[in-house]
Amino acid sequence: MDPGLAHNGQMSRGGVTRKPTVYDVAARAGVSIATVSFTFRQPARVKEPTRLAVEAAAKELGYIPSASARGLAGGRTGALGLLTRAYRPTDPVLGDSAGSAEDDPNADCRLFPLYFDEIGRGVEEECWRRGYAVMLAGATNSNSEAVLTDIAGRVDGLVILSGAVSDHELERIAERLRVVVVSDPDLAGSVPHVAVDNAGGMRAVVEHLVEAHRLRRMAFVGAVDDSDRRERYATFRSTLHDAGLPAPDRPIAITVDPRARPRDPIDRDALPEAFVCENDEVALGVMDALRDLGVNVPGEVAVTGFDGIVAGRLATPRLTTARQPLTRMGAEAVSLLFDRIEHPQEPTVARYFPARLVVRECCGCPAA
Amino acid sequence: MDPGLAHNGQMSRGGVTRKPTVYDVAARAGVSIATVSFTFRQPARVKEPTRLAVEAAAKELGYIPSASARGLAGGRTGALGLLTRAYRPTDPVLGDSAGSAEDDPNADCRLFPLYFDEIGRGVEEECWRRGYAVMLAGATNSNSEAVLTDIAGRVDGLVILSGAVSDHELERIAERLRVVVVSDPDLAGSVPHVAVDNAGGMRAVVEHLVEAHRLRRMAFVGAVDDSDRRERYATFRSTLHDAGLPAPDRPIAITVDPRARPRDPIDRDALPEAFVCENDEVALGVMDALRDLGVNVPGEVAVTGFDGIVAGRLATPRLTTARQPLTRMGAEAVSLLFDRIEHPQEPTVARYFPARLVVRECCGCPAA
DNA sequence: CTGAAAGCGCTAACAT
DNA sequence: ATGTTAGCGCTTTCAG
Repeated sequence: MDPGLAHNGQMSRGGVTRKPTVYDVAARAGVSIATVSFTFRQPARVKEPTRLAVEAAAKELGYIPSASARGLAGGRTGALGLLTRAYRPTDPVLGDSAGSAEDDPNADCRLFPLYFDEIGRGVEEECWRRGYAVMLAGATNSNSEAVLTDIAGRVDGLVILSGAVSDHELERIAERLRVVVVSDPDLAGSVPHVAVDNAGGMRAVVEHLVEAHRLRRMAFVGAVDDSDRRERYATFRSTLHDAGLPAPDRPIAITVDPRARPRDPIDRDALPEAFVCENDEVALGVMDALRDLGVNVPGEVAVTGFDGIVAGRLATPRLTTARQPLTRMGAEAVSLLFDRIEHPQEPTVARYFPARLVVRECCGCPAA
Repeated sequence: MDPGLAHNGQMSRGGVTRKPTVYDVAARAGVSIATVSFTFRQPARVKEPTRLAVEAAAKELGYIPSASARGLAGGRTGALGLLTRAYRPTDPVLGDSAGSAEDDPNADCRLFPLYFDEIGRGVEEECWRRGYAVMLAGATNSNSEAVLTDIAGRVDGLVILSGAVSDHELERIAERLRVVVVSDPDLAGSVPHVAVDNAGGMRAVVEHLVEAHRLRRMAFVGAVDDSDRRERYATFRSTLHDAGLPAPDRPIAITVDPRARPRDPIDRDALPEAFVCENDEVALGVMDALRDLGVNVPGEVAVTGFDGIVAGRLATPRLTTARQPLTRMGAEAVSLLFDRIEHPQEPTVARYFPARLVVRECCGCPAA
């Protein structure tokens, strides 16, 4: 056919510039579309002058290869996905209630960055290092299935942060797509994952409270509803037990608000010596509640967290916590994904990272 | 043909489960592939029982629509791109030298989140709200063109953060793809963008120094090499001039290291009364340098920044700065992009946001 | 309301 | 070393 109208009759027609394709580049360079493709994907297969001609033509035309076409033809997209839970509900029913955070530069730091933002950074860096693009999706409770399916169709592999989707959906998707989960040992054995040593971190926190501060009566604050939290709670109890100290029968319940405050009212007159919290967000909520009650931290009661998010460093007094190597964990998740892509038959793996005790003022230690 | 081997002879063959396609779903539901497509894209066009049958078949098969195929057929990808500069070079030649930051939880806060992380968050949230996926790409100096082309082929529109690519590359891509730039008024008029009111923010900072602290001799620290910085420097000078005060002939040069320290040596014996820095990162670098020299901030000299990143809030003393509404700016960039997608013929727009003075200890104000 | 069929732009055999 | 060609999985007229 007339090369000027090749394939879709664009460019030359009218004033409207349609996106140039391999056909246009091929026509312009006087070669076939295969040669154009080779020029970009396997330059070694093309003779120097031909390659230069194609590159020149592509440049002149402003040619941008279509990732959709490449993905379809090649069977892979060249992108990895990162599925997190959205910061706040985007459900139109719930609306956007936290819109004013921007007005208070300090308030913003409470919600961003959270631990999964730091994991995300590790994921991004490792993907870029390997020449992959990163596709981001954020799920809310109401749309997680649709979001999951959508992103699954866009990528060669998926890093899923714990809590973004239900275990059921997760297992379902894991059958169809290479997946690595960050921070949920619940599915250990069935889905590859990277996780933190919850037991080691929690033990370090409690032992610090016991040994450095001689604290004895401690309460655990948090929802014990997934394996990470269960592990932390269990270790909290066992560490206390090993030290010959009493452990409370049950944890103090919390709400699910990002700036969580304890749901069980705190009794001003029956305070423990320490509130050991499941994570930093909860700990910050507890500190708020205590401040409202006029309770001095760490004077009257110590507070500890878990994760090591930025907001804990920002709090007054600064939060003592067990820090996860979040960025490194994100990067490792990506590595695991690539291992799986290259060796699909290998058994499911898990990688654990240590949590490091970070001593700050909230436990009663002096300010640095 | 035999529907059992439809299209690519998968599923039924061997033990290997190939990805189910519309053909498989159609065969299973006893309908045509068009009906499968309609079921998901235009449910209203399909009779209830048919729709349910298709949905059931899809669920049983674990069908995941291929975004590549959809993109190719539909002419749009359903994803928006966000192009930033990578945190650290991923160039193999330069290597990865900052790898130990993870070991110091505080050091990490110096590099993350930076201002573009907060913009990114706004971009993500707005995209998700509109049902779009976000594609992330990070460019280094050495690979920006390849990264740009790659991501451009993957998305329907692109948010580009200032500094991620050269103006030349930017203009080139803007001809082929809907683009919105964040923070670079250099291309005002030719490319849609959102930016901050540099003049207003800088004036507020300098006037605070002049009026609240009676400071007179000030130095500006920063590389004056893009329009944002030029604006800030120009306003620094004009504000001083308007106040009848002397302005230095030239800014103090800095290095490009993320923890920038002034390249011009600071003269311990000829300090100005204030170092007004182009942004927070530079200001933190200056504070480090002053600490090394044994200079007290703000006792001997005041220091101010610009942007309002988290690390400035974390510094000791805490950094006085002009805060940009970064998250909101990111969201607005996405809105602009959608406006452009819906009304391609509209003229190029620009949106400016105010920068708010955030007074903290570095200027000499008492701690809150 | 549903089916048939024509591409979307590219890759990768297979030919030459 | 380069050209020809057959799909990749889906959307979307156009018929029926």
